[in-house]
Amino acid sequence: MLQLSVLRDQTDHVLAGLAKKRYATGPADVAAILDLNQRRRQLQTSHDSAQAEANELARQIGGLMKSGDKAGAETLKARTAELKQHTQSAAAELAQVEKEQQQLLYKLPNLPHTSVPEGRAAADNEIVREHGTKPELGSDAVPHWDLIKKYDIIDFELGVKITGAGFPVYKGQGARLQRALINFFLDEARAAGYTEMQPPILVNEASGYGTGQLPDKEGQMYHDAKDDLYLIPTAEVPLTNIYRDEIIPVEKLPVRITGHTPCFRREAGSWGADVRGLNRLHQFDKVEIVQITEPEHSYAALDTMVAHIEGLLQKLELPYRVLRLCGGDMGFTSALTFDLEVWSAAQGRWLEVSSASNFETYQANRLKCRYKVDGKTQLLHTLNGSALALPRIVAALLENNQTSEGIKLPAVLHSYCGFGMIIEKPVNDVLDIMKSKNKKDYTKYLFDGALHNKGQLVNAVVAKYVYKNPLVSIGKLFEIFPASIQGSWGVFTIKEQAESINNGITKKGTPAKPRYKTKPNNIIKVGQIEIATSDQWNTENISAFIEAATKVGFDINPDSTVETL
RNA sequence: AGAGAGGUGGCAGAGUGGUCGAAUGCGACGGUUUCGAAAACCGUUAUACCGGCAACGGUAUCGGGGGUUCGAAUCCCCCCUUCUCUACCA
Repeated sequence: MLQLSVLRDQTDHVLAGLAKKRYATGPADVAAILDLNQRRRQLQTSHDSAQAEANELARQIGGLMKSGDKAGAETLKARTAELKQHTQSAAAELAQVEKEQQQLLYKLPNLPHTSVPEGRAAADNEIVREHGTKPELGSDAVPHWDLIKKYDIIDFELGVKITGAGFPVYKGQGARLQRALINFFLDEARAAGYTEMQPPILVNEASGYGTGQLPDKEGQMYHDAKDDLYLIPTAEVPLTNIYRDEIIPVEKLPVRITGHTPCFRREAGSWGADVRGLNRLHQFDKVEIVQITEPEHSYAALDTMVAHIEGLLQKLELPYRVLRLCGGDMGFTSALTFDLEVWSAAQGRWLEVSSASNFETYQANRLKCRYKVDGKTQLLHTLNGSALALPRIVAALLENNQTSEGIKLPAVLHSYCGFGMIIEKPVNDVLDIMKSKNKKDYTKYLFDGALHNKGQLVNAVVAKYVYKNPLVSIGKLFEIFPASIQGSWGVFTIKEQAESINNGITKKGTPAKPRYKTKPNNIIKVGQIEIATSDQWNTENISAFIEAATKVGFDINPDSTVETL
């Protein structure tokens, strides 16, 4: 909300700013507000002086009552009644005028910063810089809405069943990628000095007004009428409202906070080709960074926020560009906004993944978020930025990194995900096969193909995903496989176990079935561990296993050497 | 969800119809004193709006809203919220 003092003292500046923002009814609205304001002040002056007189009379009446002069008191009461009538009508009119003034003030958008370019729409935005090279994809490259089906990681149909369109279900590696990104973003924000918060995702009406979603953009939020609460469209709302009605001690500035929340947007209408797949959703996840600073530091803070977001995109190895939004394309409450867009190679278009804005005092004025300087209370500046919104990041990661073997994730995510590549065969399927009685299926699956690639992949996947061992050495792989599975597979087993089986007794003490017996001479040493294998395994294909696992992004212990004993 | 008790200035805590924006204590800030500090003493110590160049004056605010009254922190009604017990639940 613009400050009345600014409207009064810098009317021309305000009108110019509103024009730049393409706010059509600026002159009329401002004139109306100033009129109302003048009327309001008259009314208050009149009301206050009447009230002052009434207060004084009340005091006198009190004195007269005490001294027992009832008649005197009654005389004064007559005047009091007149005054009361006057103050009441003045107060009623004052409330009405105030309300009208307030409604008009709420309608006015923030004024743009001087650096904001003129323009009407997205095409007029200024491209500040571009970073990274767009990947060259093969002719068989497909957009993410096909990839998520191929790898079975995000399911829109399931979401429709449970909720409705725009509420996808993230599955398996898809769900884990989401969780990994959230953790990565939060860790990076913390490292950059932001304190992590977990705010509510339902907010009350006052919070909606505080950050400017209400009263104008009511339709964009989901509303629970029963409790009069709104589902947040962004963490900006609860995070910034933490500081509503606060006078922040200057030594606590700047405030830097971050939080991950789901975000909900009704986004009525506008469904089409540009909003397929993950491009626009009703529910999505986002990590937000918020700063509250002294006015003189806010633009420097905005720069650090943009730099922080760029750092994330660089670590994710995504090509991006930074836009300075033009007056007509900016948000209602913003004074300066940088959008960050990521190149989504298969769609061949830029996707907005972040928006970082300085709201100057616009939100602070609504929030009554202030600090004291030289004994005077002053409005602070609020800023926020997405760091980052997940769905379009996921879309770009999927599209840009697609290969015939799977989707190669950037190195920074490997430890967060627990895997380096999204592959076609879901882990759970492998597990199901392993657990099933149908060992033929598994064996077939495992040893299909010339170099046993699929089976090798499966083993690596099982070790990495199922047993959650991030540093998988081939020796470790054998160590961490439960004996029951090893035995059932008839694939490999640790030497001593093989020996006990060959002696006719399993480790559990139950008699071993003869068909699982391993030839005692088929012992291979991997690293420090001696492994008894079945016939299918030898130094050659275990080495191939290591190679394959490495290829799909596992950190294989380089010390793993394979030798036959 | 039911029953009971609360919500007062930065904090603690008085105040149950009349100069109460609010005692007192603590904290914080300024000063006196001191070589310096401590102690002691003196003073200051909310927010918003209106009028005024300013000094200053006025109005409102004791969880929020409404009511009674010449006058409300104090009485009445509604709502929010905290605590205790019961019920239920992750």
